Amino acid sequence: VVTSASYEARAYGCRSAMPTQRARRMCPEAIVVAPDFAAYQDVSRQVMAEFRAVTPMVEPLSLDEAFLDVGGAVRLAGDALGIARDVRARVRERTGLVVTVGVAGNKFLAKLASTRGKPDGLLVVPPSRALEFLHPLPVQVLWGVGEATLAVLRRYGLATVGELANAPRATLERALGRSAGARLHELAWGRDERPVVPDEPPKSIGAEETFETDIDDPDVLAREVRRSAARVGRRLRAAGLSGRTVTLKVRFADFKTVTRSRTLPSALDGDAELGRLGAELLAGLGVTHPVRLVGVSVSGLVAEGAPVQLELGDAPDERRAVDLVADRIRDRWGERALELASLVDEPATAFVEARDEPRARRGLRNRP
DNA sequence: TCTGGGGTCCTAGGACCC
DNA sequence: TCTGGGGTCCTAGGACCC
Repeated sequence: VVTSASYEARAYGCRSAMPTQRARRMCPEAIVVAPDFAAYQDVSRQVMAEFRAVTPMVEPLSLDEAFLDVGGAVRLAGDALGIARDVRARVRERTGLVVTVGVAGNKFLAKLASTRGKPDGLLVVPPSRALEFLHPLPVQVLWGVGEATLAVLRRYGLATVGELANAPRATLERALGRSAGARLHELAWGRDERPVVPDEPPKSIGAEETFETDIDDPDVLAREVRRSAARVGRRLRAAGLSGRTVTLKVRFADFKTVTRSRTLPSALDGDAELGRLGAELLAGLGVTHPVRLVGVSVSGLVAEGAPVQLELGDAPDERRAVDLVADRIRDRWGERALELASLVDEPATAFVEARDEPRARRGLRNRP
């Protein structure tokens, strides 16, 4: 699917999240480029560093967006408008990238201002003019209004933020649920009390994969689950985290998606353990239809150094030592430097290099 | 038209505890 | 034999965001 579309392509109707085939039909001259997330991550780190040079109160929202609370910086750095100009100049100078800044009295309005200021812009929405800015806009601009909520609001005849603001709160809460209804009503009046929180630890880490062709072989599926689990384990250890809840996600050919999870008494981060749990959850599903996607995610995260509940009779963890060595090898030589034979498509070929050392090869059997 | 991969937050029911 | 009111934790699903 399309991850992002240039403004030229958007003129033809191409949008992010759209199937690439469809985008190509809309704009046959489009140049389609495969994404390079590692590169984006590199640049993202540089941009975030420039933000942090302005204020430590930086809350990244995604790879390319962050909230900056400059309330404490104005005395030193001047007013918000000046800081915003400074941020734009800094990022442009250091990375060559153009950023859009929205300046407002809270997160919601600042984000909205930055959206309306794109591309390459700077939009200030002073508190005194917030409602004048906000109320004529369509309800879709509200944070949390997607396809489903939009359909509900349409049934109530609410098309603009102003109309929503003037609807009875009780009606909204009945239509959308207590929490969502109340929140939307607040946002419609430009009210948003959420603080900017820097350094929030992640709440879950997951990896999933959509197959090129659907899979119904249970052994192959189990292998793919273990492969996802190993990716998650690698990222958990890199972040110094482990988690108590393992969730398996399975999407069938008809796009129906189910999840199964298990919470353990103690947190884990080992490839093999995560993989075994994922495979058990998969077995419990008793999959009989072709599967389009599997994924493994770990939540209930705790930082390294947190107390660990040892199980009775726990032996020194050899598996963990193997994971850590594998991590070091991949850190140094790249992610593809080392692969578990049991996760390779054609395990027989994995041992071609080891053929000259039959004894060593025998020693490796059934060991990680 | 045919739907990626990474996440967060919310809801609702049930088990369980005091 | 039928039963309160408060709470936490777990599970599954869904909406939403970039």
